[in-house]
Amino acid sequence: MEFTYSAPEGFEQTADITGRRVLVPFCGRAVMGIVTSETDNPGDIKVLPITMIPDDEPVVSSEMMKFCRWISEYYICPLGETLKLALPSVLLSRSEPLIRPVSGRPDSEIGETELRILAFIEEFGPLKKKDIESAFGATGIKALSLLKKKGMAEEIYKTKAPAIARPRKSYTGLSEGETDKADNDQFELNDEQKKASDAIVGSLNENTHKTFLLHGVTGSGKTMVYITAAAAAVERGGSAVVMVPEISLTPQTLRRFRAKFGDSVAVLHSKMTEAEKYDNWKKLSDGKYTIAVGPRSALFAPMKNLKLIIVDEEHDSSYKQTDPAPRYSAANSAVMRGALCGATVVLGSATPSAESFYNALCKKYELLELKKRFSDAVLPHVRVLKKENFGAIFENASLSLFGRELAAGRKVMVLQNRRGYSSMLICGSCGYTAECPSCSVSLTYHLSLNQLVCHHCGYYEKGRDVCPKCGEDNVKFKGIGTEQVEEELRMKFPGYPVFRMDSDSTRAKDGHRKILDKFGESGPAILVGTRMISKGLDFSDVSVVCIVNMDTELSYPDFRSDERAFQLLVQVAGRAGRGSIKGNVIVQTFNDNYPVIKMAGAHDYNLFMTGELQLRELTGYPPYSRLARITLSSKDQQILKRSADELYGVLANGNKTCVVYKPVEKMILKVNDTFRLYILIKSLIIQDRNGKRLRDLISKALSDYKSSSKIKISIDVDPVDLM
DNA sequence: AGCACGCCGACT
DNA sequence: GTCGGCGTGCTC
Repeated sequence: MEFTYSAPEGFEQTADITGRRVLVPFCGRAVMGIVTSETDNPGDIKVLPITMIPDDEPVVSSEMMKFCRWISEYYICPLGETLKLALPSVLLSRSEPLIRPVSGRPDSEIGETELRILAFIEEFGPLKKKDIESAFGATGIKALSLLKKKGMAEEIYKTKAPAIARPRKSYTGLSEGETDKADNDQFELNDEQKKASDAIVGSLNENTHKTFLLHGVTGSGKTMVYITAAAAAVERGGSAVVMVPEISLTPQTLRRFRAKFGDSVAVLHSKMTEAEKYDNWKKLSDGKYTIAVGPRSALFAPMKNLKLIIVDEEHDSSYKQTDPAPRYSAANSAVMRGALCGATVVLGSATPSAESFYNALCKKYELLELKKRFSDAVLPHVRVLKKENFGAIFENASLSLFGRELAAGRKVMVLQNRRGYSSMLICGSCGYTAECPSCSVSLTYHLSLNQLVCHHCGYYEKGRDVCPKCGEDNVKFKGIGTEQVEEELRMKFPGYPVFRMDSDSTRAKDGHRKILDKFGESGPAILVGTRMISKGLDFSDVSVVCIVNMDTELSYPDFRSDERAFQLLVQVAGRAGRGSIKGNVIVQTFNDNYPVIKMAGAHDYNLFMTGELQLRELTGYPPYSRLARITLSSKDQQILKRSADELYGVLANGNKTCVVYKPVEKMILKVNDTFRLYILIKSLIIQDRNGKRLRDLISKALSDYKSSSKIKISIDVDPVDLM
């Protein structure tokens, strides 16, 4: 929220008060805020003066402020929530206030306890509140607030001195400055790569904003183009932001940036401590780092003279923040940050999103293509296997291929996009299945824990051998998870190490790195995992990739389901045959005629996406329309339904351009004892090019409509799924 | 952080 | 029907 305060006494107006930190009185306490704008006309409100301005310069540059404002307006969220992304949290906290007696205080009538407290802080002060509490207990606190009310004691504030981070071995397995010698031998770009990087460098020379879509098949060497472009930006006195979907899954990419740029690379990731975050922020602000590599939050890195933003794997849905607000897409927003500071933006992917491909067709982005794999590697051969052996996890043809390749000293990767052992336990006698008491989902059985676990709220109970309803000893497993695939592979291939990578096995510190290092060092081995194994991994001796069940990827009730399935198949297939050996991909499915599988198997992105866009145009889905979703949630299902209907009425009456859909239940209606409904709003791109009508409708409806306090409302502009 | 407000359960 | 606890919203 934005509130208005007056300048502190004796403050001399300078040009750069906007973006500076200020300590202000707020509801009887001191709160740290950021100046968002200046005004001569505060309106009809009581304006208090700012208590203190701790710094000499802004912590948010005017460029960053503009960018944050854009995010807040576009994604309909308070500016403060967005500014939090741009600053390390220590800058928004203040140290605990110290209490001291007011000099020249009025001589009011006070009780005995108050007198004793006053004498205590006179002698030992200034003191923290908890010092008084430990000496006098709760009565001391009561007496203290009376003293404050009477103007006899006051609080003084100092800003928190941010801790300086100690250097430590980093999460990504590289210490500060450590580089990978093997990647340090200077690569040479092939013709396609050279053409692409020349175009990007050309734009850097122009010094104006431009966006490129770098469409390069898996293993085509996009990272080399990124590095060449980043080097050019740095040579021209600028800096670069390199965004990756998930830092722990791109150790190889990171190593290559470190090899090239050494100590000038700041690596940002979510497991950093607050002190490390501050350290990075400070060094970036001071221009001590010229390259920032990180996930979506890296988009808010306070770069000096930002010239280049790279978004690797731009199609990846983890660029979209789903909770909390702002529910922004870092990939789309990167283009806006680039536009606001005149930087070149490169969106790279083997499987660009429909939106980006459309923007390239419309010439909003310039398309650059890498059609060949680097150093003559060929794209893997994809074989679609119709499932015939219903009782088994793997078809015989899959198993014999694994066996052959392992014997030849190669590695195998197996994708099963569900964790746990079995997604459901069913009693074979009475049909009972265990459901989560707080969510409308069945519990997943985890063998390693012998627990039934809810993947939505974290509820768990002990696994049972007998049915709790009928008492029969006849429990059946339905739905295969990674643990079961792991067990099956251990049984079928004794003597070869089998590793499992999913959010359970990687939860421990450095979990990803440990598993990937072991798999990399192991010679012939098998890695089974959820979709996290499809991202970025680069092992030259993986010759087989197998998707256990492609049908689960195609069954989502969402307009992007085919796009997602295509991306997943191509990305995971891309892990095979990256070196000198030929890669093989096996896709197990019940429906081997499904067009998406065929097109992905043929590596024919253009054919798939051209058809997909025609379908989207016909059905009026993005990129031919804009979508926003308003989600209402409540523990009270009746009030929820009523509120959603009322809000629907306000939205439907308030407009002519947009299509407002009636409230529907989320696919999982109840999570954590909270029911969820959503209202989808759509406007066609030809009527609402920049989405302003859509956002205006929502903003107006939400300010007109006052919901019950039992209802939570959240807004998602450009939602990634409709489930 | 601390107070106002409204909803819901308990009790006369 | 009224009292009061508690959860939630609001504060410049």
